[in-house]
Amino acid sequence: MKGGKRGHLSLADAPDEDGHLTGPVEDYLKAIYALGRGSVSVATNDIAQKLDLAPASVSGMVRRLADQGLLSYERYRGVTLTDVGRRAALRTLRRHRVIEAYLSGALQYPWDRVHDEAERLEHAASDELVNRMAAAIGEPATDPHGAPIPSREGHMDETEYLSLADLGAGYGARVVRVSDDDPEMLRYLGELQIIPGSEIVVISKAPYEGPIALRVDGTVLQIGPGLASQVMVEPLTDMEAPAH
Amino acid sequence: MKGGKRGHLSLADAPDEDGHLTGPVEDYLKAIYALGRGSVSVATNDIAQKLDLAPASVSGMVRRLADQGLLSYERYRGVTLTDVGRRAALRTLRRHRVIEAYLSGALQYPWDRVHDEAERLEHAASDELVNRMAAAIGEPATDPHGAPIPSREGHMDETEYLSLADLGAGYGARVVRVSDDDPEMLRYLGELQIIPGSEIVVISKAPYEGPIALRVDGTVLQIGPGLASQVMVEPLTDMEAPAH
DNA sequence: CGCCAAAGTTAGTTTATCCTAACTTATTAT
DNA sequence: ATAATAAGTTAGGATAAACTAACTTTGGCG
Repeated sequence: MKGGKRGHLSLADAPDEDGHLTGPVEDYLKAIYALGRGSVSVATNDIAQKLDLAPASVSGMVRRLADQGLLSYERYRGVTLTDVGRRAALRTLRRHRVIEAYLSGALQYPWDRVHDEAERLEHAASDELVNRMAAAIGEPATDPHGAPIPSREGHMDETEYLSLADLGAGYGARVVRVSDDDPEMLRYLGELQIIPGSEIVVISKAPYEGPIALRVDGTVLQIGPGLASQVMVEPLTDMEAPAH
Repeated sequence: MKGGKRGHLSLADAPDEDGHLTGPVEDYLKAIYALGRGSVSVATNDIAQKLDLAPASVSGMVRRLADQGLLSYERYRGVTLTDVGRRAALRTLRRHRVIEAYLSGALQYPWDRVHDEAERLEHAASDELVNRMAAAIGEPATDPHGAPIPSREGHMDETEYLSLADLGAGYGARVVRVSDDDPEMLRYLGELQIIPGSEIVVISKAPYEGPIALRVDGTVLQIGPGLASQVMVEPLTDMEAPAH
């Protein structure tokens, strides 16, 4: 009785008859989830861009995914995940992020290399393995880049954060999350100590998309607005703002 | 300059131009290696049986593998791995066995479930991951079933052992290795403490393929010759034979 | 309100892997 | 030595996922 009517289903509930989605299918679902936050309609061209595929390939695949009930699709109108598709996407996302957290926490992988490895392992690891990995590192709530890990039941914190580029001069904030798919950028952010948990104060922002001056860990440094927009932060109340 | 003329090549040297073999190709090479100990010629039907495929599928695949230089093939005459193919097979075997050992040693996987998980992960894990796993559990020489792990450089202990079925009554032996692909059998062997490292004495063997009486861990038990043939042992000299 | 660019789709191929059915080669037993 | 059987192959087809090239919708702008 897989994935019955409604109620308490776990992510392990199989989304197709034989309980297995192919790697490419999981990648499509993940991309669609990421682009549409799980509910908004998503343009096929955006999927193609995200997955680095020709748009025509996406048209073909989304038709098949719709036939399998993983998403709903109207020609020329974009695509929306069904409940089943969303659950499958979240399961893959959980696998991906647990694997990242495990590689980092248990095998000393540097944070700029966990993404690519997880991208392959997420399609091969069983739920049991993923759950054991999560247990072994204390059931973390986020991956090494600060992205929230969906629970076994398929819930995920969807809080939206401000980017560092949107923070006004003079404000303090704690880094919550950075985008995870550019290893070079991650190494650079790591050098600057701009990592989840760090406290940051925006000292000044030059006009016309100019450099942003920050204090991180007592050090003053400057970054461009492009990089700053990749860093999600939670503003600090004055009470807990770091001294300056 | 990948895998040049000869000399010190590591298993990481790519066997095809773009450095990646597909999952099915790795499975064929592993099967051919297992059936031919890496050098003997192997019958296509045996490959088909081992991989649970139709014989015709194997004919098609071995032709392609021969074109890629992974094996040499003469129609109706069976198949032999080339040096490149053997190295690729050993790399997959190393991945498989390191992963098994890691799952067992670091994540408390029961030994009857590591095989299936490793069967999928071996195609997705990078060399770096496999090497980190091996390091994390102290570079073990064997997997949880006692199978030797090829070194990073592609060397593997090929010692042949006696099976428990071939051991004469009255002899003592240490279990070296058991076959790894039947979870139910592994659970049973585990219950009986017939695991690598255990010391065993053959008390008696009933004639006509009858049951074999053993002392394991001070307990006397009987097993059939079919099961006994799946257990590889190293006879003990009398000096170190366990008391009886 | 009709036209054009952008977005999206269909048509037709390609590659990898598998299948079944029918055929060929090799081996073995009389 | 040959005929039956076992082993292995070719032929032809299916499916999944990708591509390029050519076509169709959509939606915004003058």
